Amino acid sequence: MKIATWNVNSLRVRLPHVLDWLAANAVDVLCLQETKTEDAGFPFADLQAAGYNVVHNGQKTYNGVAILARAPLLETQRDLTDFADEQKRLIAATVSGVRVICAYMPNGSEVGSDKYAYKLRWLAALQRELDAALQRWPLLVLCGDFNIAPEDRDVHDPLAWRGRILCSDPEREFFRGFIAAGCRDAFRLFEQPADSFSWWDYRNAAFRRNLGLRIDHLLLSADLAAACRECVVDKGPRRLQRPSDHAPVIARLDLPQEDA
DNA sequence: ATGGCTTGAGTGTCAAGA
Repeated sequence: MKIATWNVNSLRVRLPHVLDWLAANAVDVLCLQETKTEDAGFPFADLQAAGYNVVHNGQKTYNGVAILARAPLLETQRDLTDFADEQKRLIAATVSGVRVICAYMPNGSEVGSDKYAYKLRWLAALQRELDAALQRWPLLVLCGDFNIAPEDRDVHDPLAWRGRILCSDPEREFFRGFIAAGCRDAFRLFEQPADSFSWWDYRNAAFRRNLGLRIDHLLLSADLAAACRECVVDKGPRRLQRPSDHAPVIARLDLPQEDA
């Protein structure tokens, strides 16, 4: 099973990139964040024509998450279980026996702001959700745009970013909590090039200069981590005209009996 | 450089992202 996560920053704008990418990359599951549309504007037909089943949890203008899968999507869940939230940031489903949780975690704006407090509350609720889900599904992936750079090596200029949004200690502590719950960071299961990132600011030629952050992640339960053979960032789509500011991250899993 | 782009909303020019 190949599973990928990609913050597309508006699916309506990025649909051609997503369709081209799916045609070139035979992934079994693709998790999308920032679709920025309600169901009415969501391109279900185009994605189904490309061979994917689709579930979406969307809203107007902001946020919005979706899971695409070649196999049936079962036991779909929308939103966090015990956190009242008008923002559509989470969707989960079971695919070929693997529980897939797709999340667009809050940005937080600025350390100490109201949005930062919301981010920390949201992450605490996700921690509870993850703990419960791991009890039920031994094969689990939590993936998406975490809006957390877990370590200094995930930041192009750690000194400049120290303590700031996406890098603050409380945010990183939540990321470590997800790991402590029994997950592994798929990307760090393997040797990786230095300065590997998944997001680059649109401004100031940040992509060309590789001034990025690694904030898009796939966390795998222990049993899934044991089956993971590769995890890479695909910078290709970031080079296209009108790109998303995020690149897709892909993990390849060797599952014992795959019925995709 | 507390924003150098980009998006959605909607027709002015914001809010929000990271």
